Amino acid sequence: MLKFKKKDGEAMDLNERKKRILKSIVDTYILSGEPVGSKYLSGSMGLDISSATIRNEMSELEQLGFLEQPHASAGRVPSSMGYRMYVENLMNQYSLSLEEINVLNDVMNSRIRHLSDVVSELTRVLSDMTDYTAFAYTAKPKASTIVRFEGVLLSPKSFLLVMITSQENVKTHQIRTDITLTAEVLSVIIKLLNENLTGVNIEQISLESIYDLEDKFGVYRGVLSDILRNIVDTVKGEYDKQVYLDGMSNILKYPDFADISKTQSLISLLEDKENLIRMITDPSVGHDGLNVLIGDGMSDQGLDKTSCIYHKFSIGNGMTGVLGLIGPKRMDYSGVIARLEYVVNNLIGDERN
Amino acid sequence: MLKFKKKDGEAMDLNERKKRILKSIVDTYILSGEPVGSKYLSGSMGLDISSATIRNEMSELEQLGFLEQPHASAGRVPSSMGYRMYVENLMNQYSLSLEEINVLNDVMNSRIRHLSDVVSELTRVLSDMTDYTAFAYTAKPKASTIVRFEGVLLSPKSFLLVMITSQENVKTHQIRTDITLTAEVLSVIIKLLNENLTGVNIEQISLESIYDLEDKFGVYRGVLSDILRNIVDTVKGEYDKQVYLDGMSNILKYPDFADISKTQSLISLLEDKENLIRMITDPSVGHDGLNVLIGDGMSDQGLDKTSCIYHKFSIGNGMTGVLGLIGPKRMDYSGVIARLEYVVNNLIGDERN
DNA sequence: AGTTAGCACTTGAGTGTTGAGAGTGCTAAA
DNA sequence: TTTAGCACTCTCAACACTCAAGTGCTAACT
Repeated sequence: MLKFKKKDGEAMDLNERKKRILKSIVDTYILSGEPVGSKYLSGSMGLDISSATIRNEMSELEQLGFLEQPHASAGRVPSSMGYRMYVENLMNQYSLSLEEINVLNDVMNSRIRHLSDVVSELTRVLSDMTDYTAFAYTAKPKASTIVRFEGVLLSPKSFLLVMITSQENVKTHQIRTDITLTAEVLSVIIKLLNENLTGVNIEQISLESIYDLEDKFGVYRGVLSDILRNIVDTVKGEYDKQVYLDGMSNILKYPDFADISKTQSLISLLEDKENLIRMITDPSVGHDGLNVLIGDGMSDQGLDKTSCIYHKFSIGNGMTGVLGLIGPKRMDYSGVIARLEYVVNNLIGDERN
Repeated sequence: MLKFKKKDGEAMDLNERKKRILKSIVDTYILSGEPVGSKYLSGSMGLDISSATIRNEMSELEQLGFLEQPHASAGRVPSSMGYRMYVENLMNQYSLSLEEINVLNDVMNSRIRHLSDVVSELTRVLSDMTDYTAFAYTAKPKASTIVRFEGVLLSPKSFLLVMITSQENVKTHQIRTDITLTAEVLSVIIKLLNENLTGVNIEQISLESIYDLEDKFGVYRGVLSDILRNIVDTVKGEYDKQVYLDGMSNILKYPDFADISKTQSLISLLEDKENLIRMITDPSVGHDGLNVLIGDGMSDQGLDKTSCIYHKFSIGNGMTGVLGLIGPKRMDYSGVIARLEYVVNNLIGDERN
């Protein structure tokens, strides 16, 4: 079901007991945030093994790279590799509660016009539900050309420019004019637009062709610059991009982020939308579908204490996106993954714009 | 120039020296964040008075309520009242640098279509420029009725509904239909809309009148519910509200907010947009124009360590709004006020939507 | 061979204690 | 009215000390 890089081939041959111990350690550490000791484990696990045996096993698990010791007299803490093993092979699958399903369905089925609003609301709800910071990114391919122009007369000095794009999309904009408009004048302008500017790629519009256009428009040339600017806005760039971020304050809830200066740089990193887009869309990180980054891959900045679980998706109407959560390394992987998968699976069929 | 509640009538008769001392204390405390001692003052102030004299003056200033002592052997810190006195009467006026003016002008004069985008960009720039958290709120009166409907045929199964509202605004929406559309069919539908739904107040639409409408629409009744929903969206509610928030991570830069749990609740308070709107639009707090809240008025929540400087504005086209900054009580009042006033004064003439 | 009890060892966290430093208030002299 | 001087208060950093938690290792047990 989940795919991860299997760079720990030899790790798979952990015996049953080691697995159980590792799972217990990660489970309790996720809950408590404090290093887990052998004594506690021998008491809490269903299995009755003495603390001494557990110590031996733990020491081996540490040598294998699954555990770390903050300092000599502390308990053990999972390493990134330990978390990875846990996520891949050990953790229980979380089942969403009925209430959670209802909340998520409510958002996804709500009669909201735009899909991007649904995504925005989902980041809010997910961050709320998980107590982590949620982010989302959507990219909708822009039209490359305009297929047809229409105009609606609004007043003698303004009309609504309607641009029907190659993506079956419609963009409109109010245009004010210096000349006095009548239905006839407007239809001439629209006709001129349709004759000269449909199907044109933005790169094809040269200074020369603009002069040419101005000639053709004659007395109506006054509206041309405004219209051209709107065409460029509609057609320029490959994607309409959007970033959503919610629940930043959640990060501060975890003692893992008690170091305020590091946390400050983490938050300012997230807050910078340009930068967030760059990080999310970095092609060298992650593949389609569900990704789990555990501390790694982002160690250069303040992100080495964080994990990031995100799900790339693409929807019928051409929109692609990412929905994810950021939290401490000891985050509730199981719960987050279950909720993310539920949401994305139910989002894929969506036909909204 | 600035107006404040003058509940400190007697405070005005501070002698020149006391004023100078108070000003120096606030100035240095804003810079350093550490309690200011008499010795430092006697050395740093242009005036040469002995530390003992300053001590006497400080002790009186404390009795008058302008200063506070964190503990017996620490220096003095301005009280809220001290800050207020400082803002009202003592501080130097900050002049914006040419560079700052350029940056702000760039944003305000940029060829951005919507005014709300300008406001959004301004919060980003202001938080960046001041290193505090910036917020903004805009409210644009919605149309109360629709004056005219128009339609543009997009495909045999869809058309663009154009609604021209009582506010000289235009809203459009793509409507998909079950029936096959022709230019004639569409014009019939639009005609029906114009005959029955222009000028109607939303409250006037009863279940009964909807039945009536369905009768009138006959075979075209299928599109009616979708259209009605769009009308309601366009006309419902008094305002289109928007909240902007930027530079939250800046808060963490100040040692004043080292207490992570209090800061957490502060940030989550700001992050909750509903709540932020409520706070900003609370009619019992603040008046038109520039407001300076110093710790007070928001003591119930984690806001007692913060100050908030904001400027209400209303623009020619009916939009009203608020632009403000939140920071520690020892914030750079002079700089923030100067920048806010500059921005708002230049925004008022704006005619964009 | 694997497991476990026991014990020595390590370490961090918490607690007093102490001294230095900063700042004050007060007093007496200028 | 101002100021120098001094006693006093309080915080903070450093240090020593104890305590508890947890480990690793060894020897005995099954």
